[in-house]
Amino acid sequence: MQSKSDISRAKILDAAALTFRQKGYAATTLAEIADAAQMKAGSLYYYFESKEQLLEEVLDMGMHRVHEAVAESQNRLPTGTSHEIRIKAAVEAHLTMLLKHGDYTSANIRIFGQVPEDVRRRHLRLRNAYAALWRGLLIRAQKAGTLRTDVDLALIRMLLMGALNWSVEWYKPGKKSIRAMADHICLMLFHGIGHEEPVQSPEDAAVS
Amino acid sequence: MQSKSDISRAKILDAAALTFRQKGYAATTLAEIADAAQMKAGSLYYYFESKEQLLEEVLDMGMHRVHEAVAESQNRLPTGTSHEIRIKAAVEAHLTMLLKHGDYTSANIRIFGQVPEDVRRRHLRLRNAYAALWRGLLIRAQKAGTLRTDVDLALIRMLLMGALNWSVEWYKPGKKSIRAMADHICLMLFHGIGHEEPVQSPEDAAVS
DNA sequence: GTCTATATTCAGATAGAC
DNA sequence: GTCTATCTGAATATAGAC
Repeated sequence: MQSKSDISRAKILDAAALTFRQKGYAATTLAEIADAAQMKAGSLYYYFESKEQLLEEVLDMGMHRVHEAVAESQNRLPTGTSHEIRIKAAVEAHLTMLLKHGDYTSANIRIFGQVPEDVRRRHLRLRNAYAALWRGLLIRAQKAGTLRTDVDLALIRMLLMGALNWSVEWYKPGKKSIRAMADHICLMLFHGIGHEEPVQSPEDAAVS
Repeated sequence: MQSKSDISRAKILDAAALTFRQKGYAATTLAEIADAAQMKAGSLYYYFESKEQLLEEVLDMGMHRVHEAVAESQNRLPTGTSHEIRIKAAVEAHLTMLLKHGDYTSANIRIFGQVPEDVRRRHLRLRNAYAALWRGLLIRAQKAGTLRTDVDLALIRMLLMGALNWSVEWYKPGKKSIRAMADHICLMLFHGIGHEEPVQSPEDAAVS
């Protein structure tokens, strides 16, 4: 059961995430956030001590949500699921949070690089935890023989995150489904898009 | 021959690119830019009408430089060079401009998403021209049979740009050479990092 | 050309009415 | 809880000295 207070607080956070994502942190004014939340600027201080605290909460929620979504995508899969399927599920969960449900996550991705130093430092804990989730996913796949042993997994992880995260800069909903994007990314990741060698189909790989 | 005026102007632009890249556009003050250029804030107005005009010039130079570097990387290659080698050269040129010589280009990449609407609109011309360069590169490779015909090249291009551009967020010089990064990216792009099928070595592919 | 000084505008934050 | 009114500091931009 949500009190009026909880509802207003949530509306402010939603408005802040939306506006931060669109205009960046520094360029966003409290009046704009208040506008989007159908309030006046002064009223925000009933809920938040400062603009910076509002920022911190948006950042943390964005990272928390994508972390949870990806973890959940793994827990849904039966034990014994192939690593290729697991990674594809993680990719799809990350993209979905970023592009579909995710003003918080996309705000986090877009503005993190330009946030005050102390805020960034405090937020790193959550970022590192999320990175560890992916690191584990890739290492397990490599150990199981799904991934080549001669690749730098840390680099691959950063490249993959880049390919995914950059989509906030260009993705327009409706043009391409998120599922199709995830498929394409995993095709490239696992098999490459060069056509020299005949490529084993994903189905065959999954049951092998 | 550079007049004193030219030198000061260049110093201001350098300082602006550096500071915009580090802190973002809105969060950067003219006093900080002036500081980095060893001047006082008021003096900037001898050279630039406004902060926004300074921004536009930094953005344009950043895009111009990376465009030129990638075009040049292609012109250096003899006709008949394989498309795999061509694309790798383009990747390396893009990364080099972004990570090594490129406060202007990296500033462009980092802040473009959070720049005032009118500035963004005016800048799109240059962005589109650069995108066309890559589009051509990939389409020619596909037509020549170097790339699979069943992939969405527009999507691949965005994923690739994402993997490259995101490196401004994490790359620390000295840890990994840019050449090695380009190699790894092209390995993933062309052959994938799954290890089901034996992968043809890049050398073989180049002369085939 | 660059400085200092300052006008002006505006955003973050606070106080108190309702 | 939310508003209006206001304080305060800071940042863009200008003016004029040197």
